[in-house]
Amino acid sequence: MTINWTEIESKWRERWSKNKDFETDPNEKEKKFITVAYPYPNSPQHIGHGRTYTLADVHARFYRMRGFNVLFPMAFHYTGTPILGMAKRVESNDAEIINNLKNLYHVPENTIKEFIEPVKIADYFHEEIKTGMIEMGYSIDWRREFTTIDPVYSKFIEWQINTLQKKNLIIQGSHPVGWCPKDQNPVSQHDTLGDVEPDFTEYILIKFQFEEHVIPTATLRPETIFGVVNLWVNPEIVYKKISVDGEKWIVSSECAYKLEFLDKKISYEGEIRGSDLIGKSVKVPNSDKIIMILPANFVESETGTGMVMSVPAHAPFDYQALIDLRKSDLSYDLVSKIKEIQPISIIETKGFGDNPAKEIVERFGISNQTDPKLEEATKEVYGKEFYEGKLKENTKQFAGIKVSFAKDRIKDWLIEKNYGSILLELTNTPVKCRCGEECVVKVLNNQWFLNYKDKDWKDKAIQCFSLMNILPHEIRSEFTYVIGWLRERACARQHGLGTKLPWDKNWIVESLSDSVIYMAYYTISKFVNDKRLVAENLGDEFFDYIFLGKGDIFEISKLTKISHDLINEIKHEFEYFYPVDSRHSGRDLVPNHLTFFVLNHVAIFPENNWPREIVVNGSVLMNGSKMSKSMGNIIPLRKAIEDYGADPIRLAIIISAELLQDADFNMDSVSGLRVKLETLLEDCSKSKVEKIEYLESEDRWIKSKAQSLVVQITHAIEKMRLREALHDILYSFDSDLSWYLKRANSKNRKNIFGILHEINSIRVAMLSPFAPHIAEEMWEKLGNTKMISKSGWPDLSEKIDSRAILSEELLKIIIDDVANILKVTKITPQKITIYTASSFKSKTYHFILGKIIGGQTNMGLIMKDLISNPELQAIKKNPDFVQKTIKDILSDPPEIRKFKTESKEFNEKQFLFDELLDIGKKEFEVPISIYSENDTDIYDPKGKARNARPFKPAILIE
RNA sequence: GCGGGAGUCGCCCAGCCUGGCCAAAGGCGUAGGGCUUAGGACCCUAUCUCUUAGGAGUUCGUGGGUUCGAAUCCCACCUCCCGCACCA
Repeated sequence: MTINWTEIESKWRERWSKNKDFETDPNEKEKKFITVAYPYPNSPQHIGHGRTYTLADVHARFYRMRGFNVLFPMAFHYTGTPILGMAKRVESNDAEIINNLKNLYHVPENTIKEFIEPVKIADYFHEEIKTGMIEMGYSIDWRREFTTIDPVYSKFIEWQINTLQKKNLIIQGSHPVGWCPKDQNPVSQHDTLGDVEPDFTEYILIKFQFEEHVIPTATLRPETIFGVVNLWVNPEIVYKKISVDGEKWIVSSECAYKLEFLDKKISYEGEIRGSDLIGKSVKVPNSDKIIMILPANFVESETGTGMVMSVPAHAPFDYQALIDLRKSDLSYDLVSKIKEIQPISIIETKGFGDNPAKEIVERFGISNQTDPKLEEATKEVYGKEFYEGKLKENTKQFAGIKVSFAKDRIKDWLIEKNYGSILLELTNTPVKCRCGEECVVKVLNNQWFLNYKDKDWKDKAIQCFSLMNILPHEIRSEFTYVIGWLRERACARQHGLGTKLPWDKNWIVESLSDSVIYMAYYTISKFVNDKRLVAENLGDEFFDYIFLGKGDIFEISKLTKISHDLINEIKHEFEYFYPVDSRHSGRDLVPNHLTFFVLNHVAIFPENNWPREIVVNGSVLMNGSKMSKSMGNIIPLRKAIEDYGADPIRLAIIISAELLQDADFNMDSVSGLRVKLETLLEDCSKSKVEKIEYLESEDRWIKSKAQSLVVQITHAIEKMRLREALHDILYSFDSDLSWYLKRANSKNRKNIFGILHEINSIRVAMLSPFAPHIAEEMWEKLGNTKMISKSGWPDLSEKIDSRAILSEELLKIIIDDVANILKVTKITPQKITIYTASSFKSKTYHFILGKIIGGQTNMGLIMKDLISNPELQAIKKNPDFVQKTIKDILSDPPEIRKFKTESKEFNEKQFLFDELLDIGKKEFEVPISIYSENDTDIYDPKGKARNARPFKPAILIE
């Protein structure tokens, strides 16, 4: 059967929308508030974006069916810089972005022209994404939609920021950023050519005194100041004499330029050639030691200060350069002085002697300072010394400290004594701004921060996490860790869309700070959208009253010119839906958004409104590899829906991986699932309501099986183990049904449609949150008039018929065993005889079962107990039976053991007599006879009967 | 380095939390059969080794340990992946 997916899906979407099925208002029912991180509309959504939303939608639909009043809203995050960057690129007619917009995103050309205005970009993709969400069948209450630049939202953010400010959680300070000197703007990944993130590192400058000048050398290893024996300059470089905050320094011109951005006062006062410095002496800080300046060509003017201190005991470059110099053509006088220079060893490391640099240079077979292997040698020495090394006695107050700890202490000491300073430098140079200018590191000294390092704040967040449900639980420790290392975080920036800082209009609230408590805003956006609430007159008092219950309603009504009734209605809306019951997001947001979400909630809201749950999912791979523009493997969601239908895509996304795992998406599985759904739809069309008078064994069995699946699937969804749940719905039902049909067919039954209808109804109901459109269609085919998405979840309380489960298991075992014997022996059967165990064995079996359930599994002890029971002691003649029975029982799952205890009176022979003959005949096409092993008329030519055990009859095949 | 995750029968990937339905689900691939004019799709069967009686042996990164019993719990080690900030 081929079906028209587009038609079916739009049919049901229209009905949902017409009936306003997902528009949720407060009522008398228990609520669930489920939210997902809203999208940033700078591109159409692809399959990868669909994952988080689909998971959340299934979650929402599940709880709706279970009788909760579920609010599942959506909004759009306009705030942020990437869109700004895009607009700039469109304006400058950047070929790459125009091409992407046109050919990858299929934006009409006239629209692209408008994209020089950032809001137009956001507006366009906003609609695009929203349409995709509707097409995916997400059960969203669209009445609450908003964007983060809406005027009322800005008022809300001002309230948030003011509230944090009042609690002294916002501080001002200096902060380094990547910076474009031409645009006078911070740069991030979106602002650079090639989309590189500016990456910088902190060098420690150590100040050596040279006449009236300071020569600063840059290092990552400040501890080596105790082992310095000379300085290196590059004789080719012309150095600058500059004044830095009143001090006279000599540095390379590149360094001087970098210093200009580091919050220092710089003026230029002259030049000096590197060659002129050679042979000159400088004084080592905190010491009377005088050392020489020597030439080395590995010194680069663009790195650090263009001056390097030499620590030949621990730095392979320095060691090698000294060796090279001894053989050089410098003056005899100088060379002889150089020969006197001895490395000073300051770090003790297991596996290294007194001069690690020498050892490693020799081991690597390095012959001069231009050898590229020196890089690797340096890395190895540094790595080992940093993590395993300890400082020696000659490091004075730092002696005995591990290098990894000493580094920061020495840095602080150097700066405090003015022996040192800090230089920030890009490590992945050159980083070019989109305007073409080369970027630098700039220290901003009036930046606003959220003070996430505040101990009390952290403690509160930790407490909130401990009360929260975190799914999957593996991710919990990651949150704990993030809270641990979190420090101040910049919460404002100088350009982009967004809300201005209330007290400093030069700054805009940063996009990771204006998106942390907006879930509360969903409870009022409804009133904004129906025009009952406007930005005018809204101030902090209003939000204080609605969200925190602070203030006086008369006062607020007067200030805002809003009626008491409306204020109370809005307040009730918030109080009904808050707190957030479940927050869904991708795992990339764990170290930032999700953690900030908790931090901001605990800072602003009282404990009863703290979030209850976080659900984190992994990303989506396309055919095993990451989706990326350059790979060309991005599939736009709407295109995929058009080609395959929304439901198959939803299922493929869910079934391809457990929550936290990266989901490997491929179109083959989509088509496979589509066929599966089509088959199921066909089955539903065939089954009909039919009353059945008498339930046969297999009827009771399939009903019990279905019932236990309902329980299993429900629990799986509660834990968001959707893959597992979906798998059971699609496949476990199938294997049970195929056994059922086999049984029914062997009896030539014609009255199974009622049972099939019942089973399919349960199955379709549980499928509905996953594949909502086709499930409605199936539900209709099953003869229902109400919609499944509004109907109930299958009943969990129904009983499981343990006897039916056991007896069908017995049948399966016998058929398996016979097939097994036939396979091994390769005989063609003429006649099959089955022998069930004696009642004596059955009694013994239940005795042993009781022992095992009581925890006794030791064969010897069980045997002893058996022998001490006069009724059962005869079993000692058959220890083999006891042994095998113990093994049988141990290999049963606990549930089956329980069932077996419950059905002591189960008459195997009678059951097999009633049920095995038909199906056995059908399977093996020979007559089957059944005896109990102590029947007097037994036919047992090969003496097989004595091997019979309960639930494991003996078999004779001839 | 710090923190997290993972290593399973040709491949992908379940199972591990809660030890015993586990020689280990499902998908792909492969082989045989059915259907079909053919291809595709679909359906059935097989797919660690041995086995003329339902069994046995060896497997879940490596090496130990706990237990009557370990893919599952504990310890150590090896390998791979991800995050480490002002960016949504």
